[in-house]
Amino acid sequence: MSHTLGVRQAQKLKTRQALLDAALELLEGQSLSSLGLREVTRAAGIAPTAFYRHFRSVEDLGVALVEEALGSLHPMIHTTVSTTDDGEERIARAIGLIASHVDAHPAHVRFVARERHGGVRPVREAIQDQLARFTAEVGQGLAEDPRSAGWSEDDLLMLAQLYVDQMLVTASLFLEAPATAPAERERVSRLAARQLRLIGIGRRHWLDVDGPSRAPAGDTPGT
Amino acid sequence: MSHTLGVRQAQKLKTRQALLDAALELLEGQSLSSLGLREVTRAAGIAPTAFYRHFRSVEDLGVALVEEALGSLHPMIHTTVSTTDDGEERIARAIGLIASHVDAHPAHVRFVARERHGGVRPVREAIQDQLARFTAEVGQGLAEDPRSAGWSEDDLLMLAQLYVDQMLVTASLFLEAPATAPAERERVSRLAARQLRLIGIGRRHWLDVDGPSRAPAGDTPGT
DNA sequence: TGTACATCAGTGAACGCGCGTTCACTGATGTAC
DNA sequence: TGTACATCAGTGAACGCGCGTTCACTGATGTAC
Repeated sequence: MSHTLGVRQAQKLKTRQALLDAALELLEGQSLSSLGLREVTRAAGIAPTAFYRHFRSVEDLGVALVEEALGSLHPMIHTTVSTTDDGEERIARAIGLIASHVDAHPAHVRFVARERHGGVRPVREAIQDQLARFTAEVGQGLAEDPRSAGWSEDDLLMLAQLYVDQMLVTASLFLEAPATAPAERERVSRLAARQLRLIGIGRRHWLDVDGPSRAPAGDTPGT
Repeated sequence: MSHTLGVRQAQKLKTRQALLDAALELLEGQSLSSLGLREVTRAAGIAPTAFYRHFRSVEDLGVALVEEALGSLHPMIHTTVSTTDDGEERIARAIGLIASHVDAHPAHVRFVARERHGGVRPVREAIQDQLARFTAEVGQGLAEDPRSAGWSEDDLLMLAQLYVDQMLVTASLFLEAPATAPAERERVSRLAARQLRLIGIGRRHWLDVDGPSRAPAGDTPGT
């Protein structure tokens, strides 16, 4: 009566996780569309047929991996965007967060980068969905920033998308700079910082020049 | 004596091109690592074994595709960057060029986007090589621009990389907006234009704030 | 608490299939004289 | 120009192999009484 999960169900979850972990590790060196079902079960230490107790196909497992890789990132996004730091501090913090996330979950990051434009449609779409959510969340965070006064919603989303894409580019660069090469890491950090700085400058002066010709926010009834 | 290519060699090139074309078409819906040799030869209308007369492996064919997709783009890069247009005109022209390139060679663009982080190391590296060359070329173009006076070489390359990444993001967006959806295309164009505009503003004001704290260009002996 | 039955995660044999690669070959193209 | 030989792009049979999927099964866990 004190347990929340039966032994059987707990074991099933454990096996499922073993499949996800095995797949993720195999995916460091190949893409999902060439990953075999037997390959995964072999690495997970179970019989090929048991795979079907957990996923309908490798594609299906891939979609689950997307959730695992990106689902837990939403809180982090909001915290980072809505921090009250000044520009330079915020930049340093954001880049530090990206670097430590890549260090903590390199395989997940690589998986997302690889499958974002990969050959498996449902997985690609699951990633695009998550990234669109990120963009919306960053846009919302930007909207709460007093520096965004006078910005149209469209322009905020434009900037949000720039930030999200920039985040992915930076994560990819960290991925290619192994933890064994701190000098290279530092180079990537400084590059990313300057890019964020330049975008930030563009942001600060956006209304200076663009004021009169901006698209009207218009009427957006209902939220 | 008036021919430049023997009949035999011409036919061989034709077959090779048929293999490249067939592969590229098959790659619209899958990634290179899951593309089979027999699949390609079947689509090209030749016997599987003839494949080896042209490529050592599908990987090898992939590397050839990278050259085909990106090799011819270098002249276009230089022309675009070194145009003497004013800011808005230059932005419109660049976006128009990207859009029409995506329209003219959608499969090539998709291939590059997909394999840039894909599961086939040699292909990935060939793409990174070409992109690094693009970045260097854009950087060189920027250096020739009078507006770059006072910029360190490092900062120019930082900006160049921002532009190259932005170009790829925009190309990807056009790829997802089919030619049958002109409204969506227009949305992408306007989004990309505003992002380039914001980067351009950041560029114009870069030295305003960053002047005193820039990294010294230092001594770069040789070249 | 004990017993009898139901559930179901994981097994292992078996299947048909398409794969990459080898090999000896064919016959048109190229070359030497 | 004609002939004899060399080259080599493309063929087709054959191979061993690992794949995804099916099926009837086992035995531990869960449930009803």
